[in-house]
Amino acid sequence: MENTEHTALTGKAEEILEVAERHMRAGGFDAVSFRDIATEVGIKSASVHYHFPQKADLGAAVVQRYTARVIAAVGAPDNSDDSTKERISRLIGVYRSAMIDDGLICLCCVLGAETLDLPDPVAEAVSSFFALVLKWTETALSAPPAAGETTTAAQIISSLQGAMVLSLATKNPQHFSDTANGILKAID
Amino acid sequence: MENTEHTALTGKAEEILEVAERHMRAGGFDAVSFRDIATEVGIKSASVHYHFPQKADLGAAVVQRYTARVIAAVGAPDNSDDSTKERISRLIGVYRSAMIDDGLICLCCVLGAETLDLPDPVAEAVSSFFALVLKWTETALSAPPAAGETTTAAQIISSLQGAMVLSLATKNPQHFSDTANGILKAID
DNA sequence: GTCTATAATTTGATAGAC
DNA sequence: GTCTATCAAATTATAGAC
Repeated sequence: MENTEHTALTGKAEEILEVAERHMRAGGFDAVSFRDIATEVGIKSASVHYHFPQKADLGAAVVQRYTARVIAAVGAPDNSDDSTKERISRLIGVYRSAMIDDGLICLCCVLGAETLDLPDPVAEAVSSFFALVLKWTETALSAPPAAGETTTAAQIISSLQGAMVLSLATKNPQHFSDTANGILKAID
Repeated sequence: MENTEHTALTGKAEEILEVAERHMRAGGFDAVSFRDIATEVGIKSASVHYHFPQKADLGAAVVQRYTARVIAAVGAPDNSDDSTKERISRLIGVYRSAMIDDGLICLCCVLGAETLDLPDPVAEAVSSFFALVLKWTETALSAPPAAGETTTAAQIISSLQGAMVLSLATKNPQHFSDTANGILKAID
């Protein structure tokens, strides 16, 4: 059986998606080119087109792969073994380690900010990502429901996404920590 | 005296900046081209280069102009005539009307998300924007200081920036309203 | 300030051989 | 599945006339 870690590269298609994601998270959809990807992967740009005919296909695949990885990383939102606070801490941890380990912010934050210029299939994939993450967070907040819970899923996701942008742009990770602490403080 | 409204266009340079900002807010730094701007303004691309030799010059100028306009729009953060809540409401209102009127999110949110791929002068201008807005918000929160105030400037700015991305990507402005309400609820 | 003209490079994409 | 070869279009940028 192959390595099932998220760093596993079982084929060229997977390598392409990994390289494309890194560039998209750094500079947006237009920051990736077929030639750059091909060079990094060690093939030619025509071969990248074989796996993903149009750039929109590549973009949508990158987002879908990213979505599955994030959802897997945050785990079950309704496991009664952990408290609401533990679940939200896990969500925060996923984003924190992404920033620290890769030095990159959320893919769908970068792409979501340029939604108006995205090919439809990519914009739809980004929208689906947020719908899933919002649903996860709603469930995490409500099972079991905390006593005087007033924080909403939208508030938590908004805070985390914005905090990544703020920390990246000002080169100050403290803003992320500060925001994360505020989220946890408001729970329970 | 010329019209001093933010819609005033006193010269070609100003027109160029206005068109460039609109495109950058929709799709990021790479979404603007000298040719597209020139066509919209009614001149040729070489003439755009006369006003802004390099694309980095254009980008930095767009961000600086945007920064000045936002700071002017939110007004004084330390006017004792209004409460902390009124000042933060004004900040929220600036972003809300930008989304509703123009259908665009904050320029520095879009550019901040792609900081790693931005020319240095542009990245620095974006960083300065956030530094100024954070300072404004800190002042707005502390003069006069509310009794049990625990919300920080970073939390407020993060929430607002992220809420715009979330609302845009999901086409659901309710997420912005929800987040804005949460911010105001946490004050005083 | 704006133009014409053009250079140099990069881009997404395709056809067809192997 | 990858390659060579190629294309048409778009990009930033400059030189020099008006």
